[in-house]
Amino acid sequence: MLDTSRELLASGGLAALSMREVARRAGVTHQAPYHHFPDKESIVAELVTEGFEELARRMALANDAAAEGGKPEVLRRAAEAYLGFALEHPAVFRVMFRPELCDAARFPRALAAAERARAECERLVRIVHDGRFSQALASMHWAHVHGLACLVLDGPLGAELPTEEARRAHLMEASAHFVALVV
Amino acid sequence: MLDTSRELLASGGLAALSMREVARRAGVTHQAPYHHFPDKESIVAELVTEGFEELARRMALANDAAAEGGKPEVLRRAAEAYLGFALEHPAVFRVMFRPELCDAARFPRALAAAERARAECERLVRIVHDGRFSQALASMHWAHVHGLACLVLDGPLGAELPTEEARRAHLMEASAHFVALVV
DNA sequence: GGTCCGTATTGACAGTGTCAAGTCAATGGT
DNA sequence: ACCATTGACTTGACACTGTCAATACGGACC
Repeated sequence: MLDTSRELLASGGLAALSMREVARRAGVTHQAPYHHFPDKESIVAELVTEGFEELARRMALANDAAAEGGKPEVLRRAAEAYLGFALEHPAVFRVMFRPELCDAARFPRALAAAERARAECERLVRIVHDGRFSQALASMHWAHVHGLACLVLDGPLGAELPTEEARRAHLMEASAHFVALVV
Repeated sequence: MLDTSRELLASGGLAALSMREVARRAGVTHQAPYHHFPDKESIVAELVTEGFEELARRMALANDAAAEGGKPEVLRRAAEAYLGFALEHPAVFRVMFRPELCDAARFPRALAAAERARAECERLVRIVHDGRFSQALASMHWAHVHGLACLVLDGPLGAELPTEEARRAHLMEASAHFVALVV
């Protein structure tokens, strides 16, 4: 059922994800899904939660590269992790950053998962800036990758970079400029 | 009518912006708006167009400061322009970067306005990098401000910075870090 | 065997965007 | 002066959505 929801989300965005279509694809009546999820928001929240968990996992892996590769490698891998997730799961990524779709008070798991991703970002800041940390610094780093992801998914870059390969290459090139400035 | 739409958008997001509610507020029947806009998408497209025009205008003003203030001042003002717009018109800003809401082929004016904003970004790159230009460099700069705007509007930063004053301060601090790296 | 519970169904309601016709007043040409 | 046209509006319908309510079935447990 979550898989069906993910497919719908991926195919036609949030507009295409409807309780009734999920039921249709499962071959049951329009009310059946309500016995597994109390409402539509709960489905979205579950997808968001899993999305943040996967994102945090990838970011953690990138940070773990600090031991061997040093600061530039950590930055490169972190960008690759974030942008890779956004490019591979664009629909989920978009929904993850629309908080009105997933009330934090109702779905603490989603918030916790987002917090885990954020913690990885803070870990990166400490690694790259020799233990120094400030919220503004963390914002700068997060904004860099997040902005790139947004621009390529929904901004002007998306229209003129048709293949995923071209997108990935452009993003990594832009990110390399940033990395060169930081280290 | 566009004003009403903007109010609805600002109050409750896209979900609150409905043709029928616009009609209700205008004191007419639910079909009346269709004689001024062929469909809902057209209203959204108009708001998006005006949004990009205003954004481009602000960015142009920031770039014009090159003569007097020099590179750091241009970067500072550009960030202030972009983030200021996002903070003052959050609902419009969000809609501007959801291309599925406003088909570019149907609404060339919206696309042209977005292109104008982009041109200002490219102008900034040339100013700051001594005439050198690459798309990757432009993406890096745009991603910086855009990412900050997204994070404070819909990301983790938004929840813990309640007042607009606090948000603006935090964003300008994060941006200052970036500016220091660039120049 | 009877009871309960999880799953499914049918039927309804309000709200949405939108199509199709019809009303009505002002306008402009002959 | 008359008539046609046009533009703004209305009424009424349709399909679609999320969701509530009541009902039915089938297996698990006492």
